[in-house]
Amino acid sequence: MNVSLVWFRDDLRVADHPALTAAAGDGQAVALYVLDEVSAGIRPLGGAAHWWLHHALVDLRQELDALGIPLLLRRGAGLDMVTAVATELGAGSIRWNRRYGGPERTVDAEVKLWAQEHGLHAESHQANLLHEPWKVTTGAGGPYRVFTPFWRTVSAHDFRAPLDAPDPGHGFAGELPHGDGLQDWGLLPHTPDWAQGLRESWTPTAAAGHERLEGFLAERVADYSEARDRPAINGTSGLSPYLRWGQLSPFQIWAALGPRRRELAGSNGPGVFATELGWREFCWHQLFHNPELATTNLRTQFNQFPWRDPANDPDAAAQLQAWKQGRTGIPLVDAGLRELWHSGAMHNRVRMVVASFLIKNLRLDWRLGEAWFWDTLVDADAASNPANWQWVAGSGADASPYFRIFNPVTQAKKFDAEGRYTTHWIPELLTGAYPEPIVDLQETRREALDAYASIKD
DNA sequence: TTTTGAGTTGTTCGA
DNA sequence: GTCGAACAACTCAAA
Repeated sequence: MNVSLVWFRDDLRVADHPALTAAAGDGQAVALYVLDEVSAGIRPLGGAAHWWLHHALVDLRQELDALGIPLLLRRGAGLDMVTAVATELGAGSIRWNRRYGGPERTVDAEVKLWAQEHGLHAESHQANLLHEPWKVTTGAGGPYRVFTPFWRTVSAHDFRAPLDAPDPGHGFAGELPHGDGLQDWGLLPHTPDWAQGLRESWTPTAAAGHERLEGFLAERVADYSEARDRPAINGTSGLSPYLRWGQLSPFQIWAALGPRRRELAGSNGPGVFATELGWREFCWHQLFHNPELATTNLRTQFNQFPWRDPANDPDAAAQLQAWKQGRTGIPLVDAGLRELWHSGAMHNRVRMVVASFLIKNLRLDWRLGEAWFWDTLVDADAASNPANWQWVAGSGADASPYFRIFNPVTQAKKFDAEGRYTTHWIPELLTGAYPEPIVDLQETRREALDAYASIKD
């Protein structure tokens, strides 16, 4: 009887999991999750991500238990852990769903090489992107750099139907190698326990993700194209963390969206929402072709941009701190950053506003904001987070023109006219104890335009 | 090879 | 209050 080791990564689900389905077909399956924050180039997870991961693993273990498949946990370098467990288990094959970051692909290639050298079958499967990044090129043969033609090409394809979870009865019943205890990983915060807001805001299980998807499709997707811009109402899908951790797959969402998912006419809700899946694909496309996306400007003229430096400029350092803590004196900006700190998420439109404020009004490097989001968001992934920060900065693919500078006061008037969102997160707006703005919006806007003009050519 | 049309999410100013 | 133009050219994708 062949025993297959299924290496789980950012795909913490049992349905539409091609590696798990194939392993069940092989004979007997054992699941392994490796918390790898030490392999070369791998980015350690942020605090909010650790919180979500802990609960997602508890949930995954329950779902696998129902199939009779054991889940082992190991912490360390992916190559060392996977090869050790495969050896101890006497596995005949190792299977996983593909990932697309540079350091991660290096690790996976090393595991595949080790398997070949040791006579094991090793196979990767497509699960987390609708379309493999290397399979789509422009007419000239290169990667797309503009979203619209990218999505026009990709979305014209037919994507496979999502898979059901495998039938029970394919779990490995022999003696298992040892695994770590999840509690011993210390992923949950204590002293202080800052996760109260996360617990109030999220149920980090696959079942909750499916419920959220069903509720969104039944009640809200029709109004999505308008409602998603208003932060005080429940107009967005709220599915991003479930996609981030793979508790939902893009194939499941694509299938559930139904036949109008390719239509954009008349601000069709399913079509507009499908383009958000398209942006996720486009971000991973960018990361695949630019592994340094989180650290390097895609447009190299931005290497000369005159950022203010918190390390040498006390005013800049204080303003960065005020931004993180939601005390800039700009209500929409502060509301967004307080929402982030409380809930581990931020409304999509407000993300653009706070990013524009950091980059353009405070003239602080987009990488500083990207790092804060990486640490505090439950949905930050290695592609979408840096790609979107570069988009706001103007340094990235399909970047917004440099003169497009959000005015957070104007944005609040347009999208939160009654101030419901801002007063929810900033109650002192009503008592008058709220601080003055830390910068003048008009003056810093002009300075940003000058700074952008200075790097032309 | 050259040409052409287009490019997520904005703001301000002046008529 | 409302509307259109200016903002600045450049890069990209495809014909």
